[in-house]
Amino acid sequence: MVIGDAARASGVSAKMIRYYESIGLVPAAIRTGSGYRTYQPADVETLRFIRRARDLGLSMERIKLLVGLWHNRERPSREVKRIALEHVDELRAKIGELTAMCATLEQLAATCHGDCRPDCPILTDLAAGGGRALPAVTPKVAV
Amino acid sequence: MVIGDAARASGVSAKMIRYYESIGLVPAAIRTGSGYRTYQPADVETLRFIRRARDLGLSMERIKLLVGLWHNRERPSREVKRIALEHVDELRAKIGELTAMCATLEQLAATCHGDCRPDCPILTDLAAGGGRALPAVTPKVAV
DNA sequence: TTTGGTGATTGCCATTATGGGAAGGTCAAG
DNA sequence: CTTGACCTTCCCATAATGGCAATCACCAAA
Repeated sequence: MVIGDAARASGVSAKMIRYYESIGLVPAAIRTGSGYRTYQPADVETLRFIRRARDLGLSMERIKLLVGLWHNRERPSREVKRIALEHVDELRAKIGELTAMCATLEQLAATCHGDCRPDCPILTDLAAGGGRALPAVTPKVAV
Repeated sequence: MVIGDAARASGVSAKMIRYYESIGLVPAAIRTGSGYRTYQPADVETLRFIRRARDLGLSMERIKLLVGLWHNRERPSREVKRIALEHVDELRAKIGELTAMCATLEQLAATCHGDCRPDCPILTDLAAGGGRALPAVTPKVAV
């Protein structure tokens, strides 16, 4: 199989397969005499694994660890579980942040007439700080 | 005020203030003879507005629109509300995605022993596709 | 007045994971 | 042999932010 076949079979784009190779997430594919990458069914399995892990929102770094554990028969499942739960923690934190943002915006929007007049509690809140004083130190929360 | 003062007063880093200027989110600051940017209290107000909007997760693009509406006395509050609700929709969609990921991972992790043995339902699921089959034949139609 | 320290300026690089596109080589079918 | 589909590498772009480096500006103390 060449890269396009592997892409179709795995659900990972050819572009991404090359990228995963470049960052060492998958081993360098064997090349034909003319330089084409070739893939075996086992490689496609790995790519599918990666794709499913991505679908669960795992970072490349964690996926790299998981692929390593997957290929290691001596693995302690403890390690796998730890990685999964770390990710769960991050997901929960993120969900909490987004939920708070959402609640604030919903509340503000609910009190906005939404007509042709300029008065708008949303803008008023953004301009005034909505009661919550500006923290002296900026909380850096990546979204 | 020079940029550092504006940064401290607004909670937006100097770096970001320059960035916002470069993308046209705030007008180019007036410079001193030696090239230092100078800021008035009104500029700091705008920066605070932007920072609060960022805290609510709004994109630069939407913030640009909101700042424009904020400075426009003829604005229809309908526009402001629409922008806010669009963002709410996106937040909800994102929260839904993350929640689904989180639920799946929690469920898998719950059934993993997490000991020194290699058996792990998390890996098994990632390897097998966890019930949800990957479309057997990848549609060649671009999305 | 010279020196030191703090801060401003620009510019480049890195992040995450992914897509787009160009320029050129390969291959199989017609 | 041509054509079209596909592969290769390399560069660029994303969103928003941080970091670093070289250079310059300013203020105050010695």
